[in-house]
Amino acid sequence: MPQPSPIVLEPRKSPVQARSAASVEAILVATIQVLVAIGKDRLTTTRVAERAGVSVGTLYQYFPNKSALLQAALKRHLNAVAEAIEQVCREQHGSTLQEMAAALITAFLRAKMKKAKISAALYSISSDIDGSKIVKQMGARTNKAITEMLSSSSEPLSKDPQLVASMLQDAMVGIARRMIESGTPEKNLEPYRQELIFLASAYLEACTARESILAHKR
Amino acid sequence: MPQPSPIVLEPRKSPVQARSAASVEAILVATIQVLVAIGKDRLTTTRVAERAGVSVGTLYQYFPNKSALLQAALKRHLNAVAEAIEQVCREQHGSTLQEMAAALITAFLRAKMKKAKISAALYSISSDIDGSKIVKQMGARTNKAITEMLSSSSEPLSKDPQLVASMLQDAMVGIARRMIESGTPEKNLEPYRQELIFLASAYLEACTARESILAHKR
DNA sequence: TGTTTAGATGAAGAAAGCTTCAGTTTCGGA
DNA sequence: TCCGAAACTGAAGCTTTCTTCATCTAAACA
Repeated sequence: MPQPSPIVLEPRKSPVQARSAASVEAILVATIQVLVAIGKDRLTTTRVAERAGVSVGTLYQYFPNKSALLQAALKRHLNAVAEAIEQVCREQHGSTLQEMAAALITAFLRAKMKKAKISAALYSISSDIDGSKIVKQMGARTNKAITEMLSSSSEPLSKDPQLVASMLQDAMVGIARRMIESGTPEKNLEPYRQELIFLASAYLEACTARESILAHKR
Repeated sequence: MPQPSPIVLEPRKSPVQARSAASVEAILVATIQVLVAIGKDRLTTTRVAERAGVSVGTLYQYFPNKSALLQAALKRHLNAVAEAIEQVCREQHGSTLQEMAAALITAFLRAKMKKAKISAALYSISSDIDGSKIVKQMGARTNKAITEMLSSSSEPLSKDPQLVASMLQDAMVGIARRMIESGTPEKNLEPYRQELIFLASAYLEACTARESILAHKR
């Protein structure tokens, strides 16, 4: 009597021949397509297999269950976003804080909003699978990259860079999420992007002030 | 052949006698309890009814389907948070921007984090029901309150108050959500609360500057 | 060319939970 | 006290989708 299906993540079988690798790829792509097209409630493993041009049996040869399939799809997407972030963070090594903020925010929003539909669809499944774990991991990765970037600036921060990185990250994510979930049209992005940069700039600016309390103005 | 269950929200029957009102209340409370206790995957209408001390039939007398039940529970919770926000916003009418930021953030985090478990549980279902619609509504309500508060300050903002309110709100929500989903323990909240206030203060400060570009420092 | 292994297939078993409804109990007014 | 309406009950029907596995096909290899 095999246990129901606790938290099995690993692929069942590793592709050896070329065609099987193609199957896995097709299945993963199809998963996203089906998700975006008809939503998570009507996504079935059979439908995904159909769309991928394989049979359900084949799907189950590489993914132990539906959950693992969705997890894999989520990982794939978040990985792409994380890599985009890591890249800008590398590129902006040694820049001014202002430049960093602008570059980071622009890259993040671009990566997220370019695939807004996919992001929205993936948000919707992340609570069905153990999504928060995956999201958390990626968040940590991104946080590290941002922290390192911030630390490389010639302008010294008067605060723990990791805390600062978290704030920026959370604010970015919060805004992006709201826009994605409320279906903000692409043409309306620009004001928010600029304002987010403005906010980040003001914050980072304040973080370089000798007095970290920012009590009085002018 | 009745359609599956499109988007029925309204209660089936309005309580007339006292006992039925009590049932509705008990069911709603039980829904949250079950949700927090065993998670959304194992929440069944039967279990909720059991916990509420009524039969499933009774549950279905007031909620047309499971989705409506969960929606009602979500609404209830968000409503409480929105009211907390609206109250501070009223209280801070005419205050300085700094005071507003501190009061708003403190109230918001308190309302959210006091019931962190419930919030987390509700996040997990909001994608199953049409949660984003409800969240959006409450967001709009809160946005209005914050906008009005900001507008009442003697310090004039050099920007659209509603945009500023959105940014603050999104940043707050983003940070709170990350903390809730990552299970940040209560004792670690304080640094984030303070830093969020710091961020908001810096941002609002910058928004009062005549030049809204904030190009050079010191 | 014959054999072995990897890969693919898809009908059907099995589980699970939502929702109904015919029948019973309680309430409140006449 | 009696009666109609409001509430309540919970067993069972119904639907849906996941997952398996016996069988078949294609590829690699000798």
